[in-house]
Amino acid sequence: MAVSREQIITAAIRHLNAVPTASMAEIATAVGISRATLHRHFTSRDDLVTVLGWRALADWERVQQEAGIAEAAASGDRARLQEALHALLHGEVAICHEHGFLLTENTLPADLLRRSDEIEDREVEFLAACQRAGLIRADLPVRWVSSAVFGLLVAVTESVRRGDVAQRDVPRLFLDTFLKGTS
Amino acid sequence: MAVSREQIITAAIRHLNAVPTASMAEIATAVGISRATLHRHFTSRDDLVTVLGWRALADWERVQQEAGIAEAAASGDRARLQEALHALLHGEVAICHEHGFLLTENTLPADLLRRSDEIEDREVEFLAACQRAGLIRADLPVRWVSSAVFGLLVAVTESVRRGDVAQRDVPRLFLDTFLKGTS
DNA sequence: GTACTATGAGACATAGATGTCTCAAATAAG
DNA sequence: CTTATTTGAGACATCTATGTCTCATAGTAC
Repeated sequence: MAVSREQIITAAIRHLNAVPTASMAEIATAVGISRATLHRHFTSRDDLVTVLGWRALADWERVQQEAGIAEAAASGDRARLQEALHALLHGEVAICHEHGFLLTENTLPADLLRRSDEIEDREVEFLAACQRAGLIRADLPVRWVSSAVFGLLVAVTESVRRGDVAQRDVPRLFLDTFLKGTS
Repeated sequence: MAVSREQIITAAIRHLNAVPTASMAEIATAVGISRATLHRHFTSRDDLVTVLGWRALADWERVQQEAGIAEAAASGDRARLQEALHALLHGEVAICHEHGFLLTENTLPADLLRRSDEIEDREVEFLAACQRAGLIRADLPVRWVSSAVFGLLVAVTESVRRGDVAQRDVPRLFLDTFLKGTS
């Protein structure tokens, strides 16, 4: 009856997204293991949540790297920036449903929060490069643009959760709304 | 040393937005009263949160009414719809910082949730009328549009909390991004 | 088959939050 | 000033969640 650590993490993420305040007992039930076993994998609830937080950051960073945002920003090449922007936004849509519960966690360690800021700063730098290249309007504060991405990712997560939109339409709607608006 | 119920509500909202999981003891301290006094005003934490929830819905509904969205939708008049849309979005920006903590509450009563859906449906109907009038693109699912409003309001709340944007710029940025996008 | 490892169930102790209540002190009202 | 009301502090009981641990059972490896 061995459940791998990876399976535990996956099920925990799913459950915590549905019930961000879930107890270890509840998470264990959702995973299909006993609470004692869950505790054998993670020393505490804080430990579990921290592990999931680092997982989220790793995913986010991977999306940035696969999109090649640092290289595109360094190149300043418009076509390259456009390609990287699309890849970035598509990648973020693909992972955004996994990390919503972390927004309400009060106990994330300082080094994790620091790391999160660093990764976000990278994205902000990239968005600024997109502004310079004319891909994104330069009259919007770049950090507002970053927040708008985040907000629309929240909208994506919510819409999918409620079944308002089909999963396959999500990337298009997200990009379209972000880039062109609703009017 | 009398603190009014309204002052308690205001301070509780502020604190819960900063710390959604705050205990009654913590909220009482934030308000500047004893926990016993807080309990004299609200029979339980659930009672307090429910009262705040109904407050949020009342605010939301008031914004809708002051914007005249039902009348504008019934009229079908484009100019009227446009005016109501702007009033609605401005109104929602003005109140959005107050209600974020409710997103993570697991114990809201069914009738409150039902009421919330009704108020949201009203807004969705209005947005659909805006689509018919050509104010909002008809190629986007109307419920996605509603989610996008919500997501950008989350972005507003977050940007203001972090000091990324000036409070006075917020309505413009929000409307601009929602209507015209970022490119 | 045996030996080893992992697991679940349950017990235990602790901490924190909750709701209730009492009583002395503070405040408000007349 | 006196009287009435409100408040804060603290005690109490209860509950839930947490982390730790034991032991019998189940599962795995050889």
